[in-house]
Amino acid sequence: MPTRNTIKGARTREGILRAAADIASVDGLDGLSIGRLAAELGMSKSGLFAHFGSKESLQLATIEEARNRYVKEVIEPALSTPSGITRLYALCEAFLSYIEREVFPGGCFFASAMAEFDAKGPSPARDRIVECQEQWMITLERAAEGARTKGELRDDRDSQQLAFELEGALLSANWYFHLFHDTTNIERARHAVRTQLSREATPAGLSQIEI
Amino acid sequence: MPTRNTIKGARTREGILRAAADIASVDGLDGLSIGRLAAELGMSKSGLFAHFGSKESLQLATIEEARNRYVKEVIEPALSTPSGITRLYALCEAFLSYIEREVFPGGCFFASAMAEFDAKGPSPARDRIVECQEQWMITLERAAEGARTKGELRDDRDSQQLAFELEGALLSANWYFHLFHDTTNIERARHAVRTQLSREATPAGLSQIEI
DNA sequence: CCTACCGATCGGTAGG
DNA sequence: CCTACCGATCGGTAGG
Repeated sequence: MPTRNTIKGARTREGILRAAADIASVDGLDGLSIGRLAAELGMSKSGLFAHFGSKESLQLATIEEARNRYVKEVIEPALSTPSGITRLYALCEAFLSYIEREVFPGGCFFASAMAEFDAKGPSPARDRIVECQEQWMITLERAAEGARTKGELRDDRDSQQLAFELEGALLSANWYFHLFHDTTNIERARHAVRTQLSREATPAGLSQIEI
Repeated sequence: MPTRNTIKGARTREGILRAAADIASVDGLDGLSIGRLAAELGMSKSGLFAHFGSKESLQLATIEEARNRYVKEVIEPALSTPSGITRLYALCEAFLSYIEREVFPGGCFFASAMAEFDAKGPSPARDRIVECQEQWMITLERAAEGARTKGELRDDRDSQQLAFELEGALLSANWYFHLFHDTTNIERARHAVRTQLSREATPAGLSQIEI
């Protein structure tokens, strides 16, 4: 039974995690310090700490908060479109829109986290980030595979290769948009996605994209 | 006049910076701590500190060390090839080889640094990283432009767009190679570079690549 | 290049 | 959720 106190506690926790995910997208999950996070929220360090019990557990909870935001802002809108090349295109567009709208102030949370933990030793946080990134790549690959089954993408190409190349453009848009403070890079990625998809599309697929 | 002591000092400094660049490629330039670096080299923290005077100056010197390594391992080998599509291809191949050979243990130093400082506020270190990354993109663009002038790349395409798309594949190779511990991602980038170049190449350009 | 420090901040704990 | 702590580590300094 949720009492008034547990409800209030859950709300506080949500607020903490929203701020934590925002900070981590800029300064990294290791750069996220409990003291600074508490100060930003106007609460005591140990009061905040009590919600999680360890920094590692705070990091893991922050990853889940970021994942929920990513699912809501990128995956769900795209998965509401019909499967096929339309959906593959929608996934790419949803990602670029999510970068443009600055859903996280530091750019894509998972791009930042991936880069940060890329070469580091194994840890629960790293494992979870690898899982999330793998799932996103699988989402792109499945969308490509769906388009191929529907005859909208040519049969002589590889879905994993296509997903890799699309993801390259999306990630570059994320990095260069923030590094150079220049939205041109998002347009370059849009252009890359469109030419890549139209090159691999069948005539049936092409008619789906160019409405 | 270099005395025995200044020579020895310079050598120590070089050793410090080599270790610093290696560590920073894994843990980031902010994750690089003076104490840990000193411990790794078996010297005192303040002895090491005396070489630089501040952490910021150590970070800037580390960036220059990394840049020298990058120029030696990626740029110079590629710029020794004849200008044109051959050189553009050589730049991409040199980058992928540099990732494969693990010139930095944490993957491309500048990819890591770019990701780390991407959304952070302005600082001398960030400025220098932006400059280096911009120079690399210009190197790719110039090579593409050179190939176009020589009639090896089609005239109806954009060199900046091509550089952006090639760089997307190269960066993805860097991230996914380390994140998933899987060399397949380097092969995917190789494949992407080759198909991209052959698609934009003229017949004259094509004969240069497929020797 | 060293020893011996400094104040600030880190993650985490005791006790309420 | 708080105050009041803990040992460890941070960047940096004094003095040699």
